[in-house]
Amino acid sequence: MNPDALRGHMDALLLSVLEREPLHGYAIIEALQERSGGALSVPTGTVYPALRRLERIGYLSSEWATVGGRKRRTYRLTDAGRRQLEGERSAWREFTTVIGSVLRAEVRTSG
Amino acid sequence: MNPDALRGHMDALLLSVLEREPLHGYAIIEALQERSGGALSVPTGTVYPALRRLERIGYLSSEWATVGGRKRRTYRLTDAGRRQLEGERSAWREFTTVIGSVLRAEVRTSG
DNA sequence: AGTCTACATGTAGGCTGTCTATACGTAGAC
DNA sequence: GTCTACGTATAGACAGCCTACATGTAGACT
Repeated sequence: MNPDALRGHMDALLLSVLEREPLHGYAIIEALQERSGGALSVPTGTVYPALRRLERIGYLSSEWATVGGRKRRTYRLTDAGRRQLEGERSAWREFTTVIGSVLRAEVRTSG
Repeated sequence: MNPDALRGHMDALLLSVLEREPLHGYAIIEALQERSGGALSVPTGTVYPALRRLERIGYLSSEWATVGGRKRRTYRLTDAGRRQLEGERSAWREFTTVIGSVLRAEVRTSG
């Protein structure tokens, strides 16, 4: 998967995996991999800064926890984040429709 | 439409509108707008550099023409470009499948 | 004791492609 | 003489995803 293709869709992915339950960064990466059938291997250098950005914007909130001697920062959707996810979903639908309409260059038979 | 979302898909769009017939930059912009139902307004500062890049790579070739006193640089798909377009199309299908599978967070009812 | 893997978070800096803004020029309408 | 459509092009800003690296715990295995 071309990394550049993810541009502008990362937020939707992150918000989406956090929709059902709060998760920490590492678990988010695993969830993305699992949900995508192994196709998405998002590096930590992408995920952690993105999560911080989303928290700064106000779509996520986080808190530290210690589980099995390891520290986790667990992120959860805020109300604003939940609304944003809805926006991301409709933006995604529009996006695929628009690009698809250009790419589906049906060969019109003249006549 | 969020500009960042186009990242990594511009090539597919450009190659696609050139599939049926050679076009010059200005006409390409119009074709994108038309095919997308008005949703795509790609600025010249995006299209012209992208076309040059695609020519440099070898997916397009170009030649100058003068029509009605105005100079046009007309681009056409090379054989490599045509093959690349096929690749872009299947990449697009995979992309939408993968992202879609993550975004379609079906709410599984327990049981 | 030492090594390895899985778990877990984080930053610095690079890369690159899209965008904004600007420049230049022709043709035709008004 | 001004405006709009047509037509190409570049410089520099911007932003986000990536690579590479740093740091640390826990548990298994040798």
